[in-house]
Amino acid sequence: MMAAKPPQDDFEREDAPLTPALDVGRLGDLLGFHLRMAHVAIYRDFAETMEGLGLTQKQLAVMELTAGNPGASQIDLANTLGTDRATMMALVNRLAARDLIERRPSAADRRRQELHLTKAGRAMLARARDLIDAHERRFIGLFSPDEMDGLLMALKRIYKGS
Amino acid sequence: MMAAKPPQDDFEREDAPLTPALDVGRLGDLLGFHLRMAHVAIYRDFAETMEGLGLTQKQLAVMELTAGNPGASQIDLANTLGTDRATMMALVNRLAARDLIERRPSAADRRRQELHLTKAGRAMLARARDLIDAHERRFIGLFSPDEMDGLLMALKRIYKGS
DNA sequence: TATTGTTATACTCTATAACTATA
DNA sequence: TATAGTTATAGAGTATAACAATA
Repeated sequence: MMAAKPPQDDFEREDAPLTPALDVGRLGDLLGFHLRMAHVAIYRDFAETMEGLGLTQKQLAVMELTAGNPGASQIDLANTLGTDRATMMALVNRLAARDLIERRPSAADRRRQELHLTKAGRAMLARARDLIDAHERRFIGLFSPDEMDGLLMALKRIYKGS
Repeated sequence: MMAAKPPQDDFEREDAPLTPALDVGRLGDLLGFHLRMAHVAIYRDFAETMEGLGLTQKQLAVMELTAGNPGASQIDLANTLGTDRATMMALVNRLAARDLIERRPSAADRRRQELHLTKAGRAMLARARDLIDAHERRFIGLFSPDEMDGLLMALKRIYKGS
């Protein structure tokens, strides 16, 4: 899917960047800059981890939420993940086209489509969870339990508002 | 440009979500999930803050790096921001089309194009910095100085690797 | 041979607007 | 009138592949 990884038979020189990093100047003072860089680092590792399955962070989030809340609507998912209807529509379309998720018309409210994982979706999720465990450990291992608690608390405060 | 903000003359009901948030289940255990949610929250606020100027986080980062490292090449910027040549090319093209940045052929190495802010670019950056100060304070205000130090340290550790 | 810039291509994500059908 | 889903559209970002000019 993406993979910034070099060919395995090529020379590795991760420790010898050809071009020195520039002075980040004022960027270094911005919380948003460091948050973005950290997010990109984890996003990349996630993408490499999921290369074989072809799942993005957001697609996995949709699958986990559907697994944990069967029958939820697209709007429920959109609200929980902080996106909008149209974006969620596109996301669900891609997963549905791969037969990982399915829409079932609601009997109670015929405007709604209830979302459920397919059998293939549940199998995919199980495989993804195994890969994610290793991915998470690569980052969790950087911190002590107390540091990790503090980090998670801080991140939640940022997106929950206080 | 995007603006999740409702019309100002409309009723506000931020405190009354129509649809309750779903159970995030296993997602709640993932560092990457909370990092993504926090990043999206700040990204949104940044986008609203910059609505008048029409600058994204990444575009601002390119402008700040160019301001602090005049004559840097596109590859220098790409390496520093963790992206690739083609992506940076597209980014610089957009800024150049708006006359905020300009390419000047290098005398020493004629393959290179040195990047410089234009006069309009420097003026834009000055305006952006003022807006960003207020944006940053909205989030910095959520933390004590010690908490903020810990958060920044943790984020750097994630993307610098150790 | 390797690097820089470049173009072409394609997919994901994000967001707005407008439409349909339901409530 | 409001909501859920949908479609169309558009721009930004991301990544790969290939090419020309230059080192």
